[in-house]
Amino acid sequence: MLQQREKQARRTGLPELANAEKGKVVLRFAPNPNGPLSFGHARGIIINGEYAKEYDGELILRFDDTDTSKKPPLVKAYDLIQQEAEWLLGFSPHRIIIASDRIAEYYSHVELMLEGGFGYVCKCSAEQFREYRVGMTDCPCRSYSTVDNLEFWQDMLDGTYQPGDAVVRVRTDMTLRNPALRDWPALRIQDTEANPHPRATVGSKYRVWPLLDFQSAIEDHLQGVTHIIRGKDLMDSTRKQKLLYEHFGWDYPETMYWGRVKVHEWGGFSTSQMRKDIEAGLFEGWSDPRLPTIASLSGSGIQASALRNFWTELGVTQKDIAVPLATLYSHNIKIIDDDAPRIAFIRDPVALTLVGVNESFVEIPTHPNTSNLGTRKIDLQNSVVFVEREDLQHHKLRLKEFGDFDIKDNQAHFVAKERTDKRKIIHWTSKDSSVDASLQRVIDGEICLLKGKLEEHQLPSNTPVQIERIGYGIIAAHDKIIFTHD
RNA sequence: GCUCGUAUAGUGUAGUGGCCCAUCAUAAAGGACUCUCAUUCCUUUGACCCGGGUUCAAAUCCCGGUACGAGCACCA
Repeated sequence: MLQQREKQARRTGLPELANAEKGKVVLRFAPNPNGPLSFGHARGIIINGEYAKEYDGELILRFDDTDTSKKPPLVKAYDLIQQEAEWLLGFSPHRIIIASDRIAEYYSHVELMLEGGFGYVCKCSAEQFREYRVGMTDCPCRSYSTVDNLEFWQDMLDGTYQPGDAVVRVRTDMTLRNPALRDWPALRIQDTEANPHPRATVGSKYRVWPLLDFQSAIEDHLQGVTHIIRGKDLMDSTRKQKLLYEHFGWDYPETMYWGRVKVHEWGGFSTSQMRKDIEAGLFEGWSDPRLPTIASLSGSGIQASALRNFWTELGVTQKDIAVPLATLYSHNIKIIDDDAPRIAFIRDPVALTLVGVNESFVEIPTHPNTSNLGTRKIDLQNSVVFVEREDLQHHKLRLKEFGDFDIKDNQAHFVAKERTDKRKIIHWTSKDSSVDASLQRVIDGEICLLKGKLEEHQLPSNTPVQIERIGYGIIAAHDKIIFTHD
């Protein structure tokens, strides 16, 4: 007992998984493909993915596309989500599951449940059942025989019942303290004639569809999921599913939860709402830079690894949090700055004629801290340079990496190559080495295109750059830069 | 209403009874470096929700408040 404990090092990265054996961990991320991935989804993908990586386990990407009317899937979202998941993770999910391809499996488990007597077909209305639930009294349908239940089940399948007429419930206990757990619904009927499933191979093939708690529970078991990490809004879902697992005699996976996340700058983010707004023409599409989607983030220069660092740093606490985007930006800068070429963009450009300059060009470093990126050559054949109008408040200026100049009547009179005083250092470019270009930036909820002169470059699209004295951005085209952040 | 959960600096986060007058990051302020209002580096400011209890010892355990959030959907 005299031994002194070493000062415990600060834990970094994600906390350990309970009961996890390296190589035998199976995790999953299960979005509804009613739109591409949002910033919030990234947490699910990244946390589960990082654990899969850390434990040499597997990550399943599962499409929970079982609602055809309230949150109908978007056909193109299946592919988009796969691409976005791969981009975020840096690897492809090990398995892809689509719930709507698995209906037969779910049906066979319904039959097991009905035969085992731990499920029943309930023909009460939702309102009626709510009264039973609140009153902690058994619903009359609870006492049907197995034979009856199997017959009613067939009636659900063959169209005898309409949506709302019958559901399959898991028999738990109507006196459970937690009302959410009392004989919870497992499957319901949807009118897939009026609202066919958007996937052509599914369409109107099924009328009876599982609800999340049932579908997810069965699928997790079939896939051998060992750990479920999800939002704490699904805590009661876990409790419901555990009751079902007990009926089947299965072991429930280990679970972890995270709390609600808000971003100061965005507020909440609902895929359904975004979809409405896009369809209403409020936004240009899922990659609109004002939207909190993965498409928007990646399109405006946020790196996947920045998102990974961001979410793993937040970890898996159950606290509801509000985070500023500054934290994400700081991660992004750490990733891109060392390799980001410097480039000049002159807003509100004013042309100045050089006086007293003999050189036909100047060569300046592409990155101030490393020579690996080489130099850029600025042509001066025409002796005309561009500077920002705002900088002309001063009449003694230093053109960065070029020389000191005195400004008079739109002429820049050469003073010296070396610094002669403390005059302001500004970025600039030349007429010969620049093009008319624009800088796309979101300002007060508007997408703005700032016109200006962009230094000539041969950088491919999507290259992260540092726009001198302005901030960071990515190359969108030869004559366009998309602003990322300060 | 019933049920469940969470509460550490401005914002996040570490901490599972003595290493803690509490970690790290970010933000803010100041400074160094720098031919960018960038990067890097240094310094400073700043927190255990409240009240009881257990204990030699509590951010850590217990009880009670309070605040916030979630579930009680034939959504996911």
